[in-house]
Amino acid sequence: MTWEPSSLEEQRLDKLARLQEAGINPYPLRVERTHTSAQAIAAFEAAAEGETILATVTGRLVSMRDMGKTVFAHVEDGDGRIQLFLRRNEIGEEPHRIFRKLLDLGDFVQASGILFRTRTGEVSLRVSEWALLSKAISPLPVVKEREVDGEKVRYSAFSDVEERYRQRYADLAVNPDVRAVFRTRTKLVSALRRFFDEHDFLEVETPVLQPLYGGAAARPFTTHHNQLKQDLYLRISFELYLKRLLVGGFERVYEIGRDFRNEGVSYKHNPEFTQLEFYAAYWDYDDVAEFTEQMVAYAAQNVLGTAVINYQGHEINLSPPWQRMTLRDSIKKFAEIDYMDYPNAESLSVAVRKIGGNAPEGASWGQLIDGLLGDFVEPKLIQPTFITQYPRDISPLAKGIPGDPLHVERFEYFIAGLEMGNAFTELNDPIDQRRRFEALQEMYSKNDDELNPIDEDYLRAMRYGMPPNGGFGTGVDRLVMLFTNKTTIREVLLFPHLREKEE
RNA sequence: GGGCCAUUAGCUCAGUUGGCAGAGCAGGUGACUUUUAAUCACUUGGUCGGGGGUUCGAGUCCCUCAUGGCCCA
Repeated sequence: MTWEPSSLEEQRLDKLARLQEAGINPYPLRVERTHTSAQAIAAFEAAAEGETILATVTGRLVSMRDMGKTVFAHVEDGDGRIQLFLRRNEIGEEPHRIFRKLLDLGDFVQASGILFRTRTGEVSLRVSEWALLSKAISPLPVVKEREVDGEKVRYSAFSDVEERYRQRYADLAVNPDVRAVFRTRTKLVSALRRFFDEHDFLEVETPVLQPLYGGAAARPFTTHHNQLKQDLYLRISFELYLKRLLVGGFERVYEIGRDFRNEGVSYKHNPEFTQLEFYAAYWDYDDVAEFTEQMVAYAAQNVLGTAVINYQGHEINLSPPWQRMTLRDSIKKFAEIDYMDYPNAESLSVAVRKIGGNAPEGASWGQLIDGLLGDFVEPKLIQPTFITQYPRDISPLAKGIPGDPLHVERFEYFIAGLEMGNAFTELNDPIDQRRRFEALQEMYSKNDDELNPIDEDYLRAMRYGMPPNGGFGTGVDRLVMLFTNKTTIREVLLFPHLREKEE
């Protein structure tokens, strides 16, 4: 993709040349700033009547109203906007002419002067000197809004979804609400960290490049180390490494980082996404559930100032305690079928098809039940809900329920009809763990897509003794969607993955 | 993977039965010394997503490819 200047860009290149002819460096090295826009306005508001306040502000030119001998313009910085007011007889003919004729929306400028209030009441900077900080060659999309009865009315916009994602820099530059989404995202992640830190968890970093992958049922990305002549995988979960750390003597660990899954892309899946996992020695899955509901409510309180959020028209109360229901009861309730009446995959798949559910060829008993959960239960779980006690055959890392050979101590939690996270009382019996891995290999042998290699090193770690523990994983992106009222993961990823476009 | 929809100026969008490609904003020129969607006058700007076909004639109909969106798997 090589750049061919458009006619608008040609005009700006011409202005660039004229600026240089006038002795102006369009990309200077040094900048002066005494106030951000918000600081300048606050300083003026706080000043005594008649007090003179000098300020130098910097930012991007976002509007210009040229009235001939007077020019009004707004500059936007990281804190907001402030209006500049330039009069020809105050700044001189040449600086006034150049500002009007050779600057464009999108340029970064520095402006100095005294603060005052215009006739319409807006705190503004009466510019005595200005400097160009960076000339913009390509025009940003123009966004104009006006407040009408407190509502923002848009007169033009940059709203094409594809272009917004492909040129996120432009999206961010012109759409302040998009910037707000990502501020919320960052606040959420810090709130989560704070919560873990306050509860004596140790934040750790484990390998992204792994010789074996595991901890989830997903296809990995493969890569290669040239010097070592070794194939490596990008991690699909953190689980097996974090639990090795419990063997090592850390009692509570967590990691927030990137997972990679080589699977379909959808409104809730991106090939790379941010995962949060934690493991706590001596906890079981009930302890984990209590901690989870506290964690989410804490994050909402800290980030949004309330635990009652509005998502797509639903009022959702994140305050503990959340509803708890076994998987079996939830399927009885929403799919009106008791899977315990169908003890094997053959009979269950017939029953699932009869009620219009999905029963792919070769699906195991547990996978069929998981399908029922996804099709019939998940969309109904608007208020936060723990679904507990999962089939053993799809939960190879969880401890069994005493006296129940078919289920394990596992929960998933759901909010707004979305699966948000997954947790278990973690299996710490190395003999049983080996059998589970082997059973899994058996089950997936027809369909090697999701075949997990047996991680012998993990089993060795477990043989040294792993404390009983509870573990948890959640998709941070989905929490961000919930907190920002967005329906697609792409709206909460700065640079979502898009297919390459030929140009 | 399948179905439906979309792709027209820098941005947001119209475009009738197949008959001269349009508007608003942005841009340019001019007027205007307190405007804020500034206003007023004039004005530039197009590979109608790419390729192929039907037709006297295609933005419009057909095929195909690309990208995106929604729904389904």
